[in-house]
Amino acid sequence: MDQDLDRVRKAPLFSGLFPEELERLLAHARRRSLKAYETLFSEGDKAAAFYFIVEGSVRLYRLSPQGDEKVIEILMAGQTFGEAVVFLGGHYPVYAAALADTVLIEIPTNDFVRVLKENSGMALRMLAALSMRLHQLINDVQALTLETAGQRVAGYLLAQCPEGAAAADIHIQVHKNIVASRLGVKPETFSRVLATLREQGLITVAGNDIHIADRARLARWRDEAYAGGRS
Amino acid sequence: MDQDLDRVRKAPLFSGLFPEELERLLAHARRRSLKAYETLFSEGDKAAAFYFIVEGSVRLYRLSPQGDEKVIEILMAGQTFGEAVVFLGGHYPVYAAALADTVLIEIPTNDFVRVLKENSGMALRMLAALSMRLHQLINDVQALTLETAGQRVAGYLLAQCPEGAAAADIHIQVHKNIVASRLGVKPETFSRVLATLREQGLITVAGNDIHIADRARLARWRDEAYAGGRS
DNA sequence: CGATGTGTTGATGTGCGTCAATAGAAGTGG
DNA sequence: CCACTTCTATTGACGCACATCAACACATCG
Repeated sequence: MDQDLDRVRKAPLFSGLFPEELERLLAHARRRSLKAYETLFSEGDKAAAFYFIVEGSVRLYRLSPQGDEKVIEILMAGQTFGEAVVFLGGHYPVYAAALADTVLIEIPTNDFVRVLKENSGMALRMLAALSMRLHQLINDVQALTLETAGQRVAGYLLAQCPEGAAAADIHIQVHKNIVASRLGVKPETFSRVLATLREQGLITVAGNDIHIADRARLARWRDEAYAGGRS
Repeated sequence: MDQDLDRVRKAPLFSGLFPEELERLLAHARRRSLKAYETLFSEGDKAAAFYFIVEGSVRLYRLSPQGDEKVIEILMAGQTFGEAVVFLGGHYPVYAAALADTVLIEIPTNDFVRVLKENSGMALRMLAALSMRLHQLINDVQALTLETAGQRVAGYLLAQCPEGAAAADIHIQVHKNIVASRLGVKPETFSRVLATLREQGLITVAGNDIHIADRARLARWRDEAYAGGRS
């Protein structure tokens, strides 16, 4: 538990807190374990806490009335989620479920708000964090309306590999159908796009390990509004 | 100018500020006028200010490399925009342009941040405002991936009319192609959906004035995942 | 080693975008 | 105030990107 809390302290959102503030923030924090696929909360649930991922991964998603699912975000160890809702009348706007066996730190919103009120630096960092999510969602909206399925998949691959290198190996840490949903594509289409990229020599695929031969070429392919049908 | 500033004071975001804080916030505020279609800022521009709309309306949008446009948000008098960017390294993530002749109050981010640092209530209200935008964007993402064009248009109409009444008259205050882009649909499709709704007796259309006969029936129509092709 | 679930690939369907023609509204200038 | 231009909106014909439906390969696990 103590070493878990140490990880919380290292989260960017909480850096810059005085020790006594951190103390108060984590005073009533609880450690929680989830088995793979276990649901943490549902859309509409009363939100009394937000979460820090110690290990494992979580997906946030929405459901249509027909039961179709859209993954809004995939979160990995070290990230926080649910903070935004603190300020929204206290109801989660999404579902949250573990993608693998997962360990979380659950932090009550009360303590969080109390710290925010007295530490304006923390509030500003929080605003910055929310702004980044906002920006990310704007990117998603643009991608969903202005880009083809192929472009979104290519963009995802490019986003996964580090900036500098010309080539890169990336490893998809969750099931492909989760990634597909995140990108707003059906699993079949996701698979087909990868096949096309493979045929064109842009990537090689071995299970969840994907090797990108040439980032620049892949980026060029994406920018050509190429659809994804082979021919 | 003074009566313009009075309107700023009444914005929900700024209510609850002490007079001297408001004073500081608006110390270097400028009044700006835009002609219809004039661009206020572009994506990537350095952001040194955010805006309050005194009168008129503004659209925030993105452009694809091919020049296709997606309207992210339509803003009317009384609303603010560009606040989020203050915390994002200072570059606007969208374009902003006037939809009609428009009057704005331009508030430097410096003054804003200074007030935020010293008024935690203000910071919390700001967090709440950002959270609402976040929530709205999540709704947009869900709608774009899980709903048909017809459902999005119907949802838009339903969102435009007041809660209580069974019937309602709404007036589209901007060009229909702007609304269409906001909804992630082509103008032709938007027009066709309205035509279908008209044929089914759900609405009557006269230019930009739309009468909704029965909100409940329209909501039912939307929930039936009906596509929009007349059969 | 059968059972269950994920991923791939093929055949087919369709929602909506594209292209095009026309009607109507709005703005411009003499 | 009326011709003329320009732009938005509507409607039709057509095409395509992607979803859907279906069969199969493959991995994981009890």
